[in-house]
Amino acid sequence: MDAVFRALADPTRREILDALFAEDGQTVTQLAERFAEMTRFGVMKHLGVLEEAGLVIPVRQGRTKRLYLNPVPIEQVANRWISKYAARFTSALVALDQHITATEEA
Amino acid sequence: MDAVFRALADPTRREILDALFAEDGQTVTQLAERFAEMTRFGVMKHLGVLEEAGLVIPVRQGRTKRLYLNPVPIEQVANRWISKYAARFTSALVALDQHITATEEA
DNA sequence: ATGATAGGTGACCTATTGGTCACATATCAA
DNA sequence: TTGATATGTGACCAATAGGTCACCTATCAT
Repeated sequence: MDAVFRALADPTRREILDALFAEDGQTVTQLAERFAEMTRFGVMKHLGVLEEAGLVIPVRQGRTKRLYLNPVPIEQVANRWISKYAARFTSALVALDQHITATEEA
Repeated sequence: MDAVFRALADPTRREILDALFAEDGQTVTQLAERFAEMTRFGVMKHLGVLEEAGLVIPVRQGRTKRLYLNPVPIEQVANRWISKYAARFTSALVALDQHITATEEA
């Protein structure tokens, strides 16, 4: 799960995920073209990080490689880590609401 | 939101959040004692990153500083970013289920 | 006032990371 | 087979990040 957090830390990598979300199964070259501010090699390095985190699944097809988004690790992070804090968020909201209500009554 | 992702990328920082989750309002020294593998300065740098991301709220009290967990940015990341992929996860499960069902029927 | 305690700052070092490039490999089309 | 296309690798570089330390400031207790 550490790899997932680290992979998500970079804005370019999140953009890559977004691009795959919009159109799944793009090739490396297709993706690289979307990131004109960077060379193909930069994009490939980011893809390597994303693949290592299991967020992107590569499928070789002849001389091309299609990249597929895998949302499962994100879902796991959400369930095993984020949900814990989200619960606290909810209780914080409840506490705030109670505070406001109490203040209004006073 | 970029700051939040970057802050969450480091395992030590996630541990700090966990420590505050377990006991909110700890002081810098208290926290530093929990991370014996690191000096107080290392912990303070991490705290700086967490504060900048709004994940930790500092409250000065005399010569001590109490750190409070703020789950709101995490909740925002969950809602504005993760939920999008979680939805795809669900649809992927549905697709998988349909595939299995279809295979079983064949 | 004075010492002890809690925290802060800036310089500094090292390892990692983001990024590029030259070059190599594999596949396809003619 | 030969040239073009798609991707891969390793060296390399600059910037950033994690971490430590010497030193400083502010507050508290006596």
